[in-house]
Formats: sequence, C-alpha cells, structure tokens
Amino acid sequence: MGRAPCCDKAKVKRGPWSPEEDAKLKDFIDKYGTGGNWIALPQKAGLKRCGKSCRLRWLNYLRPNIKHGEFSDEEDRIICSLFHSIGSRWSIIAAQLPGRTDNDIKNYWNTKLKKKLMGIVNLSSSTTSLNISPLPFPSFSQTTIQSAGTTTTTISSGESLVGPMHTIPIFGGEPSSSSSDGSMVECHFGGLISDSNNNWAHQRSTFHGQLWESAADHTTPLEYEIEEIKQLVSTNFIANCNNYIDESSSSRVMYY
DNA sequence: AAATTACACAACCGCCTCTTA
DNA sequence: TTAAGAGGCGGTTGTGTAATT
Repeated sequence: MGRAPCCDKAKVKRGPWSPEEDAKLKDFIDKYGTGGNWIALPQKAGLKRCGKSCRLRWLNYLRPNIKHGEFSDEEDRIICSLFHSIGSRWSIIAAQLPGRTDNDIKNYWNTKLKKKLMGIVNLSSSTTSLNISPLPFPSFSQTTIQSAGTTTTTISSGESLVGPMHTIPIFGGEPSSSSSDGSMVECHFGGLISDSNNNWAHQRSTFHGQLWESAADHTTPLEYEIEEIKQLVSTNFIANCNNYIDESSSSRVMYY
C-alpha cells in the first residue's frame, strides 16, 4: 500500500502562480503566519493549491529578503567550495548565502556554474599541449604527512599547469588504484590561486599513497579510505596555498 | 517573419526524516 | 514501538523567453 498523497491533485491548481495567488498567499502569511501547517494553509487562505506548492512558492519567491539576480564571485567561491566539501546539499549551501534559496543555487549550479567549471577543465587540458609559460606561482614542495598514526603517505608535486584565468575553478579527481593489489592509490587534485593583480593560475598536484590498511584482500580503495585521502590532499593543497597567501597579502585561493 | 533551438528558472514529484500520538 | 502525517530535500520536468537559423 502506497502513501496517501498530500492533496487531491485533481482539485488543486498547478503550474505558474498568478499575481493574485501570490498576493493572497503573501497577505495571509503576513497576517497569520504559516500556522505551522502548510497542508491546511491553502484552504484557509482561499487558494486552490497544494500545501507543498504554497510552501515552495513562499520559500523560493515570496518571503522577504530573497535575493534574485547575478551571483557574485564570492558567492561562486562559496558554492564551489561547499559543493566540493559536502556535495549537492543545496539547503546547507543556501544557509551560507543569505537571501539565496536552495532551488536558486541548484538551478544556478546546473545551468551556469557547472558549465563554467567544465570550461576551465577543458581550457586546462588544452593548455597542456600549448606549452604556456608557467606563472610565478610556487610549485608544491614534496610534503610528507602522517595519516591516522599508521601509514606514512606522500604528496608529491605535480606538474604546474598554468595560465592566467579570470574566472573560477576547477577540477578534482577520484582516487584510483595504481598497484596490482590495490594497496597504492593515486588521485589528482587542484584548484586556482590568484596573485595580487587578480591573475588566476591553475595549480595541480598528484597524490600517491598507500592505503591505511592492508589492501591485500581488496583491489579498490575502500570508501572511507578514499574520503580520508580526499581530506588529506585537500588540507595539503590549502596549506600550500595559504603559505603563498602569507607571502602575497592580497591573494585568493579557490579550491574544489 | 516564422520556426526551431537553447537556456534559465519556476514548479513538481517522490523519497526520506522527523514528530507525534 | 510503531505507524501515520507533515515538512524538507534533491532530482527532474515544464514553461516562458531569448537567440539562432
């Protein structure tokens, strides 16, 4: 037996909201609030709409202080950073951007930002063969980090793949096995850093590491190992970038 | 000028979680 | 403890409009 629907779809209006409906909903909520019950609200407000539809319309469009229009570079940066960290948790990402709704951010990501990033990736790939002179950014030094007190892993410097960019990041990479028994993994990571003139450079490195536990019994990295690796390379990347920031006061870092 | 295509954004759908009785 | 209902969320679809052919 399936769940009962929240409303009778045959009796409710669907599709775009009219200005009159918007006004009714807004007036009602201004006067009485939502009453903590969206399902009952449309009837009280005199609307032939599903309660969920009213809730969505209010949250995404009618409620006060909603910000519409272009996203700023700073908002782009926050979205990219959080998407990298937590994935498509749009409501959490929206909570960090006052005035923006999860739906808005989701749409923005799917229609614009993702393509923007893909463009960067493609651009980066093409510059590899163009032999563009490296920008004066520091390459990653060989860095040794200790993981979980059990295994020493190494972050080795990757090739410096750079060219001035005035837009935002980036790319990432799933770790993959690089030894026959799966005990070693490799993943690529990177991001953009900018100098004081707002020139962006694409910095990329490769992680080679040993799994935290003996991998004799499996041929691919375990999920939690992958997550740990991601965390390590991410932390290391930021640490390197932060060193650079310290040397050049007005630099910025974006990572993904 | 009309038809087609691409794009942006609003809205819906269905599943999951939380609350409550 | 469990089942039902409501809210919340992310993925997907629908619709209007701008751009292109």
